[in-house]
Amino acid sequence: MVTIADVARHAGVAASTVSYVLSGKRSISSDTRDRVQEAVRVLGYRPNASARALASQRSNVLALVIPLRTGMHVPVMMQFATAVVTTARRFDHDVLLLTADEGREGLERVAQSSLVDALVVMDVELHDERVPVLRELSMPSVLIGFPADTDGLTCIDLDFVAAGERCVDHLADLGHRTIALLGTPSAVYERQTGFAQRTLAGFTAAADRRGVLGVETPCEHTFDAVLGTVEQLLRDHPDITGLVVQNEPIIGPLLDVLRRLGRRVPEDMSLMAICADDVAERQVPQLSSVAIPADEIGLQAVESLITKLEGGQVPAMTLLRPQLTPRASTCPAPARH
Amino acid sequence: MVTIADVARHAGVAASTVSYVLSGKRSISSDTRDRVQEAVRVLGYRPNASARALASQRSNVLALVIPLRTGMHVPVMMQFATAVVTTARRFDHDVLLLTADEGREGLERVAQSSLVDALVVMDVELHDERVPVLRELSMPSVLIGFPADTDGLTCIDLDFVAAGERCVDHLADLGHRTIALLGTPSAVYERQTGFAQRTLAGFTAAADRRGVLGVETPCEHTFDAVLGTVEQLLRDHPDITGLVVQNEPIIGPLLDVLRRLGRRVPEDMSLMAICADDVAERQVPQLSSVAIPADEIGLQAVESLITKLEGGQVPAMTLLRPQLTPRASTCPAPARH
DNA sequence: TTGAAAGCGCTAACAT
DNA sequence: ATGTTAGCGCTTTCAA
Repeated sequence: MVTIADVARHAGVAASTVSYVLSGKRSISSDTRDRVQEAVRVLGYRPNASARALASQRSNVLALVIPLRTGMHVPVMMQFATAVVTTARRFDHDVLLLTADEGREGLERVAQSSLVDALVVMDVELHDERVPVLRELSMPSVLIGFPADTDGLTCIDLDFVAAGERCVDHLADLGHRTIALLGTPSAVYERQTGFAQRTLAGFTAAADRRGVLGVETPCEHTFDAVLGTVEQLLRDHPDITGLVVQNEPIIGPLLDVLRRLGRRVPEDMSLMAICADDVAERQVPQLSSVAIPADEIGLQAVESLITKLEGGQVPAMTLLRPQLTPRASTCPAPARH
Repeated sequence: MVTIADVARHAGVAASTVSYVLSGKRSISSDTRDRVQEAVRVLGYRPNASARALASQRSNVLALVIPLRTGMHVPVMMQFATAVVTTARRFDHDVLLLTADEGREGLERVAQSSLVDALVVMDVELHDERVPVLRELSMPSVLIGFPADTDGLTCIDLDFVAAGERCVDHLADLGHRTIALLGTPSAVYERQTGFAQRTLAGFTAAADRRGVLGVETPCEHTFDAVLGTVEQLLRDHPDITGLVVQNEPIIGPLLDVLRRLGRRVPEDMSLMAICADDVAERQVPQLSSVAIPADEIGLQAVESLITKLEGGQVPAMTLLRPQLTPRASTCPAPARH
């Protein structure tokens, strides 16, 4: 193994000088810098991460806590994770992967052992057992999602209330008077995961405000569940002409079910999705949608964390404005009988 | 921060004794052990990961390199990742997440800086630029997938050749004489990712052996691509009564397309999938399938790595036997006209 | 069965 | 502008 002492010897300088050349934390004559950099190159020197972390009290590693639970949509999570890793690397940090089932103990372990410098926690529930741990940890963290009590936390997420509202407004603008929200599996609501509830709140509020009838129902991921749920919905509310779906994996089956039931999209039934843009664009017809900007959220989460690590201030709450893209799946409501 | 010295003082022993109690590397009187453990508990001591890594030359961290490329099926990757993290934790290791686009340099960085002790590399291509790096690294690694030259490597994967064969055998046993393989997007073949080619090899070999006509085609992920591909296939080979699909995201659209084209599954068209069991079971009808045992592969990969780290021997090549489960989507071939 | 002490490779205060 | 040196917190040899 090549150490900093080897480099120092090769360049004819002190080890500290090598360190300073590498960190740029003090000015170095260009002659010295060149010799050191040449030595680094020739010897193939890489600073030892543990030694550096021990001496500097910084591991340059962020923890990413990802959920592995029922009802979560995997591709969106991967998009988050990718954005987090990519952004972390831009700031010369690495990412340690924790699964949510490590729970409180997992957070305490990586934080208290100084394995990581900061934490990104995904899929936060309204009453999340990990939130008190994060408060006590005295280590920077960013939550993706909002718990009930956000005191002392930094949270970032799509503004799902606004997302729900915008879907309703879009459909109401098109003249739809009865619309339904086809939501996540009931387990997600029961877990009190904020995003599902917040979308529902926005949906309901906007329906009230616009004077349209808004009904909502959870929906499981199987084809039969989709079929049963939609049939039930149309039986209870035959006037439904607009559907909002916040449940990525059922989008395909849902289109299929509507076809089977003889409802053309969009002529008989306008359909909006809250999902990643590429998913919306891949469907036939392409779906009008509110995008889930996983890349942007992951990026902002890491940027906030880095700012905090450098002693800077970041907004406690960041709600990203939803972006609605009308596509082929929504059109003016059919004339009423 | 609580250090080992604090614990030693509290317990009235030397720091080294605390270390030995924690590691179990030498025998300790039960009296001493109790006092130390009590002190650890009372003070809430956690060993500092960097200090431990620096002194012991072991970070207890594994790198997991995941692909982020076109044509990869995300849920399967997440299943791998989850299995790797879960298994790593069982052996008291953590997992650092690297994206494949860090390439050679990324591997060298984490290995040469001693950030990690070993590497799990997913989605290996036949001629992968990272393979020579792994050979030179003198750090244990396990590849998930097989490159062309496996010399000096440890590789593990599903036996996709056998998977392709088993699908053909199952359909041939049912009397099908013309069958098609609906494969991954062409980008995956062009990248020479082993698994797609190996399935194809098994498919072709078994078709020859069984004297059935086996045709194959790649297929992109959009609905239109599926429709176009299947239409073309049926135009070129009207006698096809059996379909094998190795392309998880198109399974839903494919069922839909077959329905549109008036081909009932399984009465007119038997359908087999190479995919995770839960995906096969979620379809209507449930699909006969060869499972991709991501959990098992991830688990074995980590177990091999741990064995290597402890100086043990592991098999260079591990091919997991495919498991075929007949379900509702395959039945005897219709009588020929 | 336990303790003392020498590092592990680096950073950063303190000197010059 | 650069060098000297004292740690960072732990593991492990060497001694007893």
